[in-house]
Amino acid sequence: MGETGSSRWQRKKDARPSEILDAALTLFVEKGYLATKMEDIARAAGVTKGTPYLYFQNKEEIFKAVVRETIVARVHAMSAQLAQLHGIGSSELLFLALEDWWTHIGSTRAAGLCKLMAAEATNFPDLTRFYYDEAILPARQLLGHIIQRGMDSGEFRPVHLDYAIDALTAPMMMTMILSHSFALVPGCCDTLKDNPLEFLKTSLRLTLQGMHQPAPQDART
Amino acid sequence: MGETGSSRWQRKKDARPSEILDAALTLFVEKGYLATKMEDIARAAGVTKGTPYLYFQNKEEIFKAVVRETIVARVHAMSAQLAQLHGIGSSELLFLALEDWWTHIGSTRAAGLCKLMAAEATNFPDLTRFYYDEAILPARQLLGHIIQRGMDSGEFRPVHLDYAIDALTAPMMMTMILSHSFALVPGCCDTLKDNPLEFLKTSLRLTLQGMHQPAPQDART
DNA sequence: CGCCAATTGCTGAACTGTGATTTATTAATT
DNA sequence: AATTAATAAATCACAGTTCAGCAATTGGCG
Repeated sequence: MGETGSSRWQRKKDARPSEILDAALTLFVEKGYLATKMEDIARAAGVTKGTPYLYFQNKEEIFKAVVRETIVARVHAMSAQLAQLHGIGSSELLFLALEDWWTHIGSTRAAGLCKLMAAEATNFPDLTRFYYDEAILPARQLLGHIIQRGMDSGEFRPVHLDYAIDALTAPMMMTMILSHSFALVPGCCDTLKDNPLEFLKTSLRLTLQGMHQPAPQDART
Repeated sequence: MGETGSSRWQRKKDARPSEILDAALTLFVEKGYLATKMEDIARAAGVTKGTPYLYFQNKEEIFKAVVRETIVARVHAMSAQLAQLHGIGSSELLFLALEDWWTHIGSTRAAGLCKLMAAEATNFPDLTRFYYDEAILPARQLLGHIIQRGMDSGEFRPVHLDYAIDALTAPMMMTMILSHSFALVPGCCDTLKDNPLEFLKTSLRLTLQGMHQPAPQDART
């Protein structure tokens, strides 16, 4: 089962796809979509140029598969999980969602994919539409449900759903983007590098203050 | 002085550089650095492939020139301007800075350059270092001065300077990035599209609450 | 068990298109 | 007519994709 030093290569029909996707994920995150070369993916997966084309139609399909395996699958898992929790306040639920997101997306390579999409969205409308439909929309619906639940129960004051989602979402996007761009430059963006999760919790706490029932003087957000 | 329909082209030694830079700015913002082709820049400037090379060494130098003409020049202008204002509270000064920034950067094509840098920083370390030295650092120093001033006068409680700068800066970066990526996809990120400046002012107000002297129970930010 | 032939996963060279840069040539200007 | 801005063709390198051939595996047969 170990590596046979003798043979020049091995046949691994079953393992190849996931190996290729794993290599692709790492490279997409590191270099972006356009700058990632098919041959780099192949080499990182331990195969040669042609092999990825035996398992995927082209570069675009590889990217979609990567997004499905990471972001999309995770959003579905979170939806299923959070749907089961009853008897918990919506604020608490949002904190749980934040921590879950941080564990499975924010602090992982998947976050790099989100940054990639923000970076290259305008150049690849097809991919962007795919990502919007499969990742962004479900994620927003998940958050929307929680917020709606809080408004129905009287825990939250009435707010515009999309605005609230944006407000809750912005710090997360910010963190993902900075940690995969300037934060890689020494000496830049030290707050977020030090303890991103603390930063995110503080932001969430702040935003929730504005959403809770005993409304402050300023009604906006 | 107008367009002569007869001749196939005109000689415009003086006007070319700025025409080329203007075209380059638009294209860099629209497509990003890597995806912008030299020939696209040339055509958009009304010349052919070779012409830009008569005025600039290469693509990288064109990009640097664009950044200098927009971001760098504007940061210097803001520094000079704000240094002259006395007898104004530091909070007010920050609001003025925000509005000035919004007028001259946030709402202009220059914002697209900031998004571009966040998007492609890791692929072009030379450009990133340039941008960091010429744009980010001076901008952070500008903000740092204002905050320090507020702490010295007792208007702000003592805060970690870099943390405070990050906190003030994050919503601006967020706005620039979103408005040049997903916001271009119909139906996405409607908050920021509706009225970004209002969103930014609200964020600033919020952050300043945490910085003002009568400290709240939670000391973080 | 061990050898051989069919199967097929994989390779690597070839094809094709693209894009940054150079340069010989053309023509607007003086 | 001289100057030189600008063109347009050529160069060179790279990267997505294809494909003819090679070799690791497999399964049957002795």
